[in-house]
Amino acid sequence: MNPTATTTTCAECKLQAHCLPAGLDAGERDRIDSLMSKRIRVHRGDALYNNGDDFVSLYTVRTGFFKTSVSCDSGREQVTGFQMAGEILGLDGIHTGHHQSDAVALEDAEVCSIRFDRLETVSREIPAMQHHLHQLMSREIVRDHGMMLLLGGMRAEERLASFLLNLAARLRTRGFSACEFVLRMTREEIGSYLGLKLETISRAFSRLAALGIIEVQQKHVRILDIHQLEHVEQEEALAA
Amino acid sequence: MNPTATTTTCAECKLQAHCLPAGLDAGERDRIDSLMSKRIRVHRGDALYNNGDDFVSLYTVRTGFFKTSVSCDSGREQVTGFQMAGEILGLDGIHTGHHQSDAVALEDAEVCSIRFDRLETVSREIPAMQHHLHQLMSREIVRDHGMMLLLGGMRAEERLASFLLNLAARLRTRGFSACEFVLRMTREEIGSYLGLKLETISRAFSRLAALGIIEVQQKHVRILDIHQLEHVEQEEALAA
DNA sequence: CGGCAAGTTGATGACAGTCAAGCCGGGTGG
DNA sequence: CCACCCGGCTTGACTGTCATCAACTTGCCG
Repeated sequence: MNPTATTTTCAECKLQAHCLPAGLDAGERDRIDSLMSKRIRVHRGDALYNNGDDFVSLYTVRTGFFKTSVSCDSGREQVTGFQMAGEILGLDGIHTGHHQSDAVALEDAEVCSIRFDRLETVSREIPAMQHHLHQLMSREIVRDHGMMLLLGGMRAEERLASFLLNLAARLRTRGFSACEFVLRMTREEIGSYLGLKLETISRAFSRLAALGIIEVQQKHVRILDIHQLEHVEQEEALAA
Repeated sequence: MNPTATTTTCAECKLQAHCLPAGLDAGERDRIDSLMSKRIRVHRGDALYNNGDDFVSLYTVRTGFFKTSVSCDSGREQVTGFQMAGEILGLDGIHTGHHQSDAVALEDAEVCSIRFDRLETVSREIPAMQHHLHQLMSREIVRDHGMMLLLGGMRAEERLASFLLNLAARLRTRGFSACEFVLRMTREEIGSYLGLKLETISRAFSRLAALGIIEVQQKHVRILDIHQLEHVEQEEALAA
């Protein structure tokens, strides 16, 4: 069905440049291939792993779309990220040897699993691989700090604007249209991610649409004026 | 002045158990000692590094207290963490080779600097060291996800309560009193960290004090009822 | 075609932000 | 040694943004 799903090695995979092997030479890449223990299919709505599961492998998304979330004892759930093709899942499990979050497929998906103990072994042999792994983990930390900035102070429309811009940028690097796309998640999931309620997300969409910055029809979004979207704070002042 | 400031090796350092060498055997620890290029003094209010600086080393706090923060173009600043003895600074620099945040001393401090390229070299030789580094980075990711949960949905008093509990726990593992301590940061810095304004922090302190859960006198805090502090959500319902 | 999940929109209210005034405490200089 | 000053903190009154509750619409899938 999906052609990329039939390739079996990183060397043949179109996602190479955005995935774990990014920046490695051919020989090094072949070593990674040797790590890929297996490919796993996850159906829409199913979990790749859950909080508390033993941590064995990292996963790279091959096709499909995931959300990761943490929850506290009082039942509140916080979506911590959305992952698309080429992105890594499972880094939170390294700390204690148990996953500290849930990873759920938002559409039928396929991931490559990489045993972490073997990845460490290969990292010891290939400095580029080692450094690359460290960069990946550091990137996740930097990304999380950006989310803290967003959650700590931004208003609803700013949050949504930066969410859309982030999504657009990630789609663009994968060769998809950056200004027109289909959301894979519900308003409630976006709200959980951005620290808002679903009604507020809905209203923020409507408002950005009314300002002529985007067009929204349910899950279909088109960015009409990316420059204005990047300056939503000012636009808000302008509208007042 | 400070006795720990005169020791020169990890083996002699009292912080061993809470610092980078935690969990390593004596031989491995000696390898870490070989990494410690130098010790750096940072005066209260001075930066250990700033956003954009070249990333060369990680730092472990020896004495003193730091805050790290990121800021966006519109000038808003978000404190991303407070670091005390034994904790690591600088992980955000690995990704791009440039620090992505500021690290400022909240009181006169001393840190050990560890050249990251050398740490990677040693990691390749000592699997335990390698895994330990990965655990450290993963812990930072897990911590950040916890902050996202806090920033995403908690009310002011819950945020302050979990901040105080976290501080208490970290002080306890270092042998300090967990129920009585002096805050090293201002209300404004706490507010930035917790996504609130300083007035709200002040009110939250007053309210927790009025409920008999804590005692506050400026920067001096005493936890009177740690169990109640852990259940502030319920207490709030109770008070209504 | 029916049923249900997801999304929109409106009315109202709560919580934290803003603005403002005053207090406390520590350090400095007369 | 005291008075002053200034940063940090507290408290009050009012406002604004987002949450909540509720009614209704849309669109999808069996």
